Amino acid sequence: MATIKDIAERAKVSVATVSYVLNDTRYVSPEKKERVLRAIEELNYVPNAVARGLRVRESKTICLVLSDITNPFYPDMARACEEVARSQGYTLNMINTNDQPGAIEQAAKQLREGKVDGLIVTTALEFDREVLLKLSEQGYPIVLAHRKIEDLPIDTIVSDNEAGGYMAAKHFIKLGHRRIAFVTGVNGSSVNLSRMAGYERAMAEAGITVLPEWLISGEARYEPGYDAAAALLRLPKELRPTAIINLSDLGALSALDAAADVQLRVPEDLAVMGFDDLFFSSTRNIQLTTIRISRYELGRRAAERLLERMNKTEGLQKLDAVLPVELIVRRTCGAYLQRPNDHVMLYH
Amino acid sequence: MATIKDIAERAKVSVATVSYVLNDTRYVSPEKKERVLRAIEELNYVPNAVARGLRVRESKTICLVLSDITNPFYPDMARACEEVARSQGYTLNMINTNDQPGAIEQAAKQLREGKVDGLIVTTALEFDREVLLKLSEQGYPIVLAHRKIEDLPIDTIVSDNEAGGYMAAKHFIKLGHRRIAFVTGVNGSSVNLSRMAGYERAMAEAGITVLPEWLISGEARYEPGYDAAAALLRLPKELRPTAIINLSDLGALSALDAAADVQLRVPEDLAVMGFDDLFFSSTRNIQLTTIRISRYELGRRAAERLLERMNKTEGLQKLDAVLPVELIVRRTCGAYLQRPNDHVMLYH
DNA sequence: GAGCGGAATCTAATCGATTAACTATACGAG
DNA sequence: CTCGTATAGTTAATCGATTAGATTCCGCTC
Repeated sequence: MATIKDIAERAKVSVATVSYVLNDTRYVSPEKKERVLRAIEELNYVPNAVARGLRVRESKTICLVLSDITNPFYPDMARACEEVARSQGYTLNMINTNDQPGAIEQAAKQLREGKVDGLIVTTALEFDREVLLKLSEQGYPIVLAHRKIEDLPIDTIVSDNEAGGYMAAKHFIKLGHRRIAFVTGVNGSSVNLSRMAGYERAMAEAGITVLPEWLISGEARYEPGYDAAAALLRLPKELRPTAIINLSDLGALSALDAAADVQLRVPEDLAVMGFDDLFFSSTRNIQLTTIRISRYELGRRAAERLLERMNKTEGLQKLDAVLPVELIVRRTCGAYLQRPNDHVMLYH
Repeated sequence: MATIKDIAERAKVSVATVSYVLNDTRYVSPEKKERVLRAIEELNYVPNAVARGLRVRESKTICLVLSDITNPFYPDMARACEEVARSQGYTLNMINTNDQPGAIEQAAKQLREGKVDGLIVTTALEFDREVLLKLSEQGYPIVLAHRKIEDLPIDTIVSDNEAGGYMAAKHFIKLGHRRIAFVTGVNGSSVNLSRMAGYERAMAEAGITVLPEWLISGEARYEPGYDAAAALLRLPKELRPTAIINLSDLGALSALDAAADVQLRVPEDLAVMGFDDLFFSSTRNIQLTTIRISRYELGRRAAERLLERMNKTEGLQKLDAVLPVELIVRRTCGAYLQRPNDHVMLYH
């Protein structure tokens, strides 16, 4: 592999001149510039990013921390981050944490080692607080996306999950339901807490007491979601929910299956709603009513903010962005049984 | 940030000694070792990976090249690659190419810049041949996964797509279908060609002439798949397929929707089969018959092979692995109409 | 023609690690 | 007592870029 020295020799100039041509940082006479460019061409030279990175102390890489790329929630975010990164000359790398305590250390290490210049963290949980705080105090650029942690001086971009939870429950209440269950997701995640809070607010407003049996964990995944729904449907008739809200479309999908498996019709016997509007939710055989959130937008804004912060350190206030969510009415909530005409209801 | 020099000073040893302790590359007396370790502890020192990378010329990073992480085919592969990489001290980065000509250059650049040590390419198309060949001749470690390119001296891991195509068509033929359509995917991809070849072999064996109308492009995505299926269903009754095989479950899903939209029942009026066994295919509302391929395994083996090649350059033959595929019989092929009892049929 | 200023280019230090080669010391054999 | 050798540690070159500061060169003025 040719190095800058080889180019300098071949072009009969100093390495400094080559560097100036490469980066366009000083005037170089046309003749020498020409010679340098030809040498680069002839030797097929590509500057070594590692050497450059050592000198200027940046890796031109950012890291996306997510819990599991096989959860269909994340690919859109990952996609957005990668596109933004690439468009600005950065590369993206990825860590799956599975929401394990301590996994954030992996990312912290990459930061401290100089392998990456900044972090987009979508997995923030309370136990990550200390690490994130310390990193941010040390000046490492970090953006939290999707999940937030309160009272941390770190830029944050989330969806309006509280509103989502509220809209979900409110919608069912309007349709006449009173026994509405909420299948929760990852314990302690702000997404979970906010959506639940919204649900509880709507229930309280309607004067409905939420039974503890109706709050049940589904981990935002298929199998646990199935078990949660199955458990709800085994409740004695007078407690059994007539509507289930699942924190994730993935879980809601499993609720549909659980219902089918005990010969309940959706939406006649059981109404179901999910969150996120994953791609399968709109297909004819599913038609899941859901709270849509803008995953791509979440990723895009997070990545853009991160790069912004990396390139001008001073003069930026802490960002606290909240993206709107949208209720998408489809088959599984049974709204069509009453009013067949409104497909999309925008509460926000 | 503390450097190795700071540690050396504080521990009153030379930087070399610190390095030997760090890497355990030479005997260091217990007293000095102790002092070094304490200094590391006290200063919270983390060795700079970029400096190390420059010196030993490796980045401890590999790059996964895929066409689009939002296509549910890829996350499992990505996941597998990341896990294998992480378990061996590597990080993974990701490029989405959208199957654009020239996108492979992005990856090649990262290799030549020294940002990554090796490539897992899942997007190989004929137009990438030259670049890949040159890179591999220059000694860069590369593994092709999922898609292959013929006659390239590069390790390759694919599924048995020909067998998959054959099994798919054969299954329908056995069920009595004769007008069987095949909705193709990305033009020129080996996956596409092999699956199609298998289909054609089965058709030929059964003495059925494949009409050109039955071969139609769906790009392995939802919307184009829908259009393709819709077009097939608009064919005059005597040409119209009674069964559709789609190169991807994503496309097959859209075929179900297209059928529903023209009031055709699946599987009674139209049988449908997909490929890949994506996660939604097994849910009660879908129950898509499909050819399962091991995406995680594909990613895992590719990553393991890549790392193997990176760590011992000599003595490795070219690898040409073919992973078996499996026919998963569910609702949409209509097999249950005839024989309700066998869920999984293993042809391979 | 000495002196000055500015433009173009070069020299060399630097980033933070690794590692080959060297030095100092101790010990044992002859 | 000398010599050889093994051991523990150090010095300094190196990886391939960037960049501050020095140098060279040229034209212009007085």
